[in-house]
Parts: sequence; C-alpha cells; structure tokens
Amino acid sequence: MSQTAKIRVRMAPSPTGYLHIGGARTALFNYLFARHHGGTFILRIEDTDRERSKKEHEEAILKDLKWLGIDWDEGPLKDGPFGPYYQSERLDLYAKHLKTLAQKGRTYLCYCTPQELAAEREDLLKRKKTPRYLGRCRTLTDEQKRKFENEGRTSVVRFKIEETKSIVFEDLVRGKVEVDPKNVGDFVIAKNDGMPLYNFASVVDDSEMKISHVIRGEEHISNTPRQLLLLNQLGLPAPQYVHVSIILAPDRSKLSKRHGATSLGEYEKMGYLPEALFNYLALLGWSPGDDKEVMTRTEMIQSFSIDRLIKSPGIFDVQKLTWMNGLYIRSKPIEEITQLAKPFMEKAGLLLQDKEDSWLQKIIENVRGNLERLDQMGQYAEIFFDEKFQMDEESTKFLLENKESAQKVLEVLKALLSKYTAPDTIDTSGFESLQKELKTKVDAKGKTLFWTQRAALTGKLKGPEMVLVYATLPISSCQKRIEKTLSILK
RNA sequence: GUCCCCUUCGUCUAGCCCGGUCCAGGACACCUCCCUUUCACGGAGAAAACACGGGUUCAAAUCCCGUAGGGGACACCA
Repeated sequence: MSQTAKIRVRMAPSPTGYLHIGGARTALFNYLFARHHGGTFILRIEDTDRERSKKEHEEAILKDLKWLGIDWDEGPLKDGPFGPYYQSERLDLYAKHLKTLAQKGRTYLCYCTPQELAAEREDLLKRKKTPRYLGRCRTLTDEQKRKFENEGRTSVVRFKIEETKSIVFEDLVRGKVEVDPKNVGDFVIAKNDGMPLYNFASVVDDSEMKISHVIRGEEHISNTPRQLLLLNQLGLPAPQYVHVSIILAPDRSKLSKRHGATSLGEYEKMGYLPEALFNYLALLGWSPGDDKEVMTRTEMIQSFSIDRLIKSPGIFDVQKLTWMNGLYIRSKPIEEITQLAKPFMEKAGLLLQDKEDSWLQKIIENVRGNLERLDQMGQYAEIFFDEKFQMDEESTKFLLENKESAQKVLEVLKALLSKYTAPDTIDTSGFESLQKELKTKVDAKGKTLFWTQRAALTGKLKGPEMVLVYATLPISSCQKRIEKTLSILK
C-alpha cells in the first residue's frame, strides 16, 4: 500500500454560525489535498458548545459546502467506519480519555469564578506577563472543595501542565515552531457536566479518526502546543500540522461583517458561481507555481501541494473574485447559465412563466457579456420584457433632440415591420435588408438611425447589438414599443 | 502587555530552500490604444514592488543579524 493511501484529513466546523470565507477555504484546501492523494476527507461537527450550536447552522454549513462543490467521504449523511461524526454523540469516548488523564494525575477540578479568572488575567497583563491560569486550584483539599461546592460554585476540569521543556513541532507550512510551556497555563478540558472542550475533544477525535494531517487556520497555532501535550499524555501519535494563513479584509483586519459579505450563502445570493468562488479561494494562499489562474477543479486537484501554501496572510479581493465570476458566467454552457439565471430574473420582477427556455437563452446570449454577477441579470435583461419597457432619460432626450428624423424613422420602420409576419423575430439577413430599406426610405444615417431604433425598441441608448435585439424581441413587441415612442414624440 | 507568526507592484502571487539567467515574471484593479454607429466582451500597451538598516560575498529579492510594521493567540468558543 502506498503512503498516500493513508491520508485522512478533516474539516471540523462548529455549528455556531454560518460557513464563512475563511472556513470555506480551509475546507477547500483539505479537500484538494485529500483528492490529490486519493485520501479521505472527513466532515466532523464540533457541537460541544450546547448553547451556541444550532441545527440551522449545521444545515446551512452542509448546504454551503455542497454548493461550493466540496463533498466529504465520511461525516453527516455519509456514515463511515469512524463515526459518529458529531462530537455530541461521542461523549463516552472523551470520558474514557479523560479518565486516563485523571489516573495519571494530570487533571484537577477548578472552582474559580469568571470574576476571579478575569482579575488574575488583568493582574498578569498589568505586570506585562502572558495572561494565563496560574493554577490556584491545583492543590485544593477535599475540605476546600466541599466548601466551594456548598457556596454553590461549579467546577471544571483542567489539565495540569508539568512539562518544562519547550514544545516543538514541525509545521508543514511554517517549519519549526517552538513554544515555552511556561507561557501556557493549565487549561480547561471539560466542563462539569462532562462536556469536553475544543482542545481536548478535537485531539481525541483526530486521533480516533486516524487523521493524518490537520490543515487549519493560523489562529490555531497557539492551540497546538496544548494539543501536543494532551496527545503525549494520552499516548497517542500526533498528526502532521499544517497552519494556513488567515484571510484579511482590505484594511488588514480580520474579515468581518462590516467588510461586506462573509458567509457563502450571501455570495450565492449575489449571483456568484460556485466554480468561480472555488477557483478564487484556492488561489488565496496557494498557487500552482506557474502563471495559471483559471483552472478547473480537476486541474487544481492535480497540482495541489502543501508546500505551495503561502505563509503570509492574504487580503480578500472581491474585485478579482468578481472578475473571475464574469469569466465563468461567460464560459458556462448557455443551457446551464440560463437555468441559473432564472431565479435572478424572477427576483428582478421579470415575468418568466409563459416564456420558453429557447427565448430566455437568446436573452442570456445577448447580455452575458455584460455580467459579472447573476444578480445583475435583471438590469440587462429587462429591455426584452414588455412589462418593464420604459424610456429612460437619455433616450428621451435623444429622441426629442432629433424629433423630426426620429418620427420619420419610426413611421417607416413601423410600416416595414408590418410586412414581417413569420417568424416572429428578425434574423440576421432580415435585419440587414430591413436596415438597407430603412436607410433608403428615410433621410437618416449612421448614429441617428441606429440610436433612434435602439431608443424606441429598448428604451435605452446602451445595450446589445441591434441585430441581436431584433433577433430576440418579437415583432409584436417592437410594434408596441414604436407606437409608444411615437406617442411620446407627439 | 506577553507569546507565536508574517513582510516582493494598491491587491493576489512567481522567483527565495539550491546567491549570478531578475535594472524582478503573471493576474485583478487603474490608465492609454485597437475592435465596435452604443454598453460590454475581446485584443495590444503603459504605470506600478524586493519594508528598513547592517553584515557575508566578486555578486543578495535570494544567506545571517538587527530594526520597524502588520497579524494571530492569550475563554467554562471553536
């Protein structure tokens, strides 16, 4: 069996919020790494925080991952040999390992109140020391414990740090990382109700699930020494650690709501294509090493490698994402993009129910060159919908300024169009002969001629080429619009 | 504050490990031009960076030291 066959990675979100950009990218790197090596990608729900974990968040996370095109091999809705994949269903496992630690004398009950803890922290801060728990409850006697309990205090389980030698680990992207244990205080590993806390639960599960590489955000670097200590006491092997740089907002601070959309769901609503977001995110903090930027998923899987992960944090650049999205919108098969665009058109108030897909496709063909996001669909497509027909200011001004010639052009056009009965739109050759005839019958040329038609037929001075407009807009609509325009001109 | 991490165009990055091929390459954005009787798309081009200071060396973006700046962590959250 090859080495790479044993690769097992995981994405371990906690359902306390929606999947944000950073989380999605971490998932993506894990996914790419697993697929590149033919390994296993596991999804584990870290729902140990009973108060904040919500089923709706979990569902949203699952939905968003699927939307992005990240599928897992083991996890919720996909049972595997290492389940269950919800931490809340693995409590006996943590209890077992907790017992091991207790037997080794490495745990103790702590009765400190949040106020006491905060006071200690502040004091340390004031004295320019690393804030950490100093171990006040380490040597509590049974009598003292009883006293605290009688006072109504609750306890938590802390891990006792006894090691003095520096903790060293080799991070696959950062290299050697070294931490002095004296900067790490005894930390809480379980609540009084037996619910494990992150550092402890995570370590137990990674080990039980045979995770080979832990690929996670940089914010976890400082948790790693704690986890290593735990692992060591538990007699469990450590995985390879890979700390990926975080994603920053344009002002170099942590990406948050005030910088705009942070959840994947919001990007979907704005009309970003999952392929585009996937592609863009993969490039934020990773590069294939050549100049290739637009890549298919398969290409990314093929060229993905951990040693091409970038150490420095990256700024999320919506502009580049948007550019890439436009690229994907233009290159997607017309049938597909039409289906995707429909909801956005409906949302923009365009009436689709009696419209045929083939006609909708023509519209998309007309306007996709202008699109960067699907939610811009309405503003470009509306010119083809009679219910939205409206002369804008620019067009009105133009028509009024060229009133006489415009009237003439439209009268002649109206007459010419009445000769067309079937099919109900005008194709390229029809368009050419129509224009030729129009030109000979009226004394208008070039810009005036075209802009008059454009204004009358679309209500705007900007838009798709006229030949496409004629090929898409039914003649009956053209007639109606010409009438309406003429009435404005009177 | 303490600990840890990071530092190439405005932004994403290639190059750095294995010094010379780099007066630093690509992409987004910006600007100019071409295509186009409009808007886009597309094409061509311009401008734009090795944080700073020392050292090592014939030679440093690349190696070493220091400084500055930025970020992260410091929960009975993950």
